[in-house]
Amino acid sequence: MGSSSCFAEILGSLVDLTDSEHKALDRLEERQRVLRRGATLQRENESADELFVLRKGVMMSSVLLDDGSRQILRFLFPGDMIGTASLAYRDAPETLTALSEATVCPFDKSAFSELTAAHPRVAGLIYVVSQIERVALTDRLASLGRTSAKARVGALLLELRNRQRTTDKSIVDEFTLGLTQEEIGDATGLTAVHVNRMLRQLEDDGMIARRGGKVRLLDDAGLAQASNYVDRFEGLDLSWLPPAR
Amino acid sequence: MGSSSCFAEILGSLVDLTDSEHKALDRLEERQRVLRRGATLQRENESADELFVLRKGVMMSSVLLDDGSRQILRFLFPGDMIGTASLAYRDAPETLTALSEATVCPFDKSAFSELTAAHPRVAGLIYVVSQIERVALTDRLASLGRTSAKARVGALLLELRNRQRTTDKSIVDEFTLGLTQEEIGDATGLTAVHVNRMLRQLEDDGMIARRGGKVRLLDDAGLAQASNYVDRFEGLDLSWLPPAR
DNA sequence: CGCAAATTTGAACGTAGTCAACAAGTGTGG
DNA sequence: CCACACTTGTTGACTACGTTCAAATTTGCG
Repeated sequence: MGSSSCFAEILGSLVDLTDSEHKALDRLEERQRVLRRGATLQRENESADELFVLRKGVMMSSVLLDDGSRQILRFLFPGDMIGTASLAYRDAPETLTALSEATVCPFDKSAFSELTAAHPRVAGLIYVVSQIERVALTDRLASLGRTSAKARVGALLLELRNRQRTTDKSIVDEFTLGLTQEEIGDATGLTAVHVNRMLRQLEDDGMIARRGGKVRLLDDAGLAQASNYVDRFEGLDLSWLPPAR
Repeated sequence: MGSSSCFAEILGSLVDLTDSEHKALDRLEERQRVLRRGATLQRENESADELFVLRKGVMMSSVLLDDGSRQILRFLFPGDMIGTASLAYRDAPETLTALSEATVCPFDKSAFSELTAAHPRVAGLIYVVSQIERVALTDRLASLGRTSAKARVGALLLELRNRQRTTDKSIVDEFTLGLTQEEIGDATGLTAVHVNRMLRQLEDDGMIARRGGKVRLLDDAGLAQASNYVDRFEGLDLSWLPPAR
C-alpha cells in the first residue's frame, strides 16, 4: 500500500497515513517525465513554477559562482520533493540535474496549496521533512567549514551509501558512486585532483576499498567518527502533529 | 497594528494578514523570557520541546565538532522563529546562544500545531520563510565551499548589515558588528587570526572602514560582487498561497 | 586603575590548489 | 569489431592560501 506514491512512502515511514491522505498525495504523482543522465530539469535564475517528486534515479541541486566554479548543494533520491524553492521564489535559486536516468513527477503550486490546506497533518509532515533536510544542510556546512578534506570525502561517501540504502535494500556496504571525482569535489569544496588523493588515502587507511566505480566501506564506525557523520533520520519526535483528516 | 507580534511583522511584510490571523499569531508571543549576553537558550543534544520567537537582540545557532571546533550555522534577528528543529527532533541538533541581551517568546509545539491547522495560509507563509532560510543556508554553503577567505568575510559583513537594517531603519552603511573576530571565524570557517588579516585587507582595499567596533561599508556593490552576495528576501512569488481565514 | 578578553602582527608550517603529463575507461562511428 | 576521440582518473612537482604559534598591543569592564 502506498506504493503508488514515492513521496507518500517517505511520509508513511514517519506516521501511518489515512486513505484520504494517501489519495491526496497520489495526486502529486499523476504525471511523469523521464530525464536522461545529465539532463537539466531546472536552471538557476530561470523562471520555475513547478515542483516535482523524484520517483526514480539520482539527481543533484547545484549553483554556479561567477568565477565559473560550482557548488553542489544536495543530492536527491527517490521520494524527495524537489524544486520546493519555487514556493518562495519566482526564479529558481538552484539548478536541478539528473545524475542518472531519472523519473520525476511534476505538479504545480496550486496542487501543493490544496493538499496542505486540506490535510494539515500532511502539511506538518512536509514541514518536518524540510527541517530534517535543513539540519542535514547544516551538517554539510559544518563539514565544509570545520573539517579536513579527508573527513569531507568520508562524510559524503557515508551519506551517499545511506541514502542509496534506504531506496535499495540490497546495498550493505558496497555501492556504486555514480559520481565523477569532479562532482565529489564540487560537493565537498575540493578540487578533483585532491579528491582523488583523499580517496587513495582513505583506501590506504583501510577505510574503503574501490573496484571499478564501486566503493566498499570497510570501517563504517571509524568513518562516521572521523567525519562527524550523524544520521538525521533518527531521533525524531512527531507527537505534536495535528490530527489526520 | 501587528506591532504586538514580531513574527507577524515578518509575515505581514509578505502579505496582508487578516485580524483572525493576527490574533492567532499573537498567541505565540504571550510569554517572554530575557536572556543575558552569552546565555544559552538551548544546548546541542539536550532535549528541547519548545520553540521561540526572537523579539529583541541578536542570537546565533551553532554546533560543536568533537575536535572542539565550532561552526556557527546562522545568526538570528528579531522576528525569526527559532528552535524549529524541535518540530522534528527530540533532542536539539544545534545550540542557541544570545549574542546580545535578547528577549525570546517561548511557545510549545501544540501551539504551532493548532496555529497551522487553523490557518493554512499562515502555515504556507511559515513554509515560505523556511524556504528563504534554506536558500540563505545554501548561499553560505557555496561561500564556504567555493569562495576565498576575503569573500567569505565580505559576505558575512553584508548579511549582518542587511539583517540589522531591516530591524533598525536608522542603519545605512555603518553598523556595530557585535561579534568577536573569533565568532566571525567560526561563522566563515576561518581562524580568528586570518579573519583579522582579511578585515585589514578589506580596509586597505577601501571596501570597509573600521572605528571602534563599528564597521562602515564603503563599496556596497563591489563587496556584493566580490563575495557573491544575493538578497534572498527579493524576487518572491507567493501567489499560490491558500486563502486566508 | 588593573585585569582579562580581544585584536594585531610576524614567522614558519602545512593543507589543498595548480599545472602538467600520462593512463585508463567510455562511447561512437567507420 | 576495432580505431579514435573524449572524458575521467592518477600521479608528480611546485605554489599559495590559510593555519599555527608566539608575542605585543589595545580595548572593555569591574
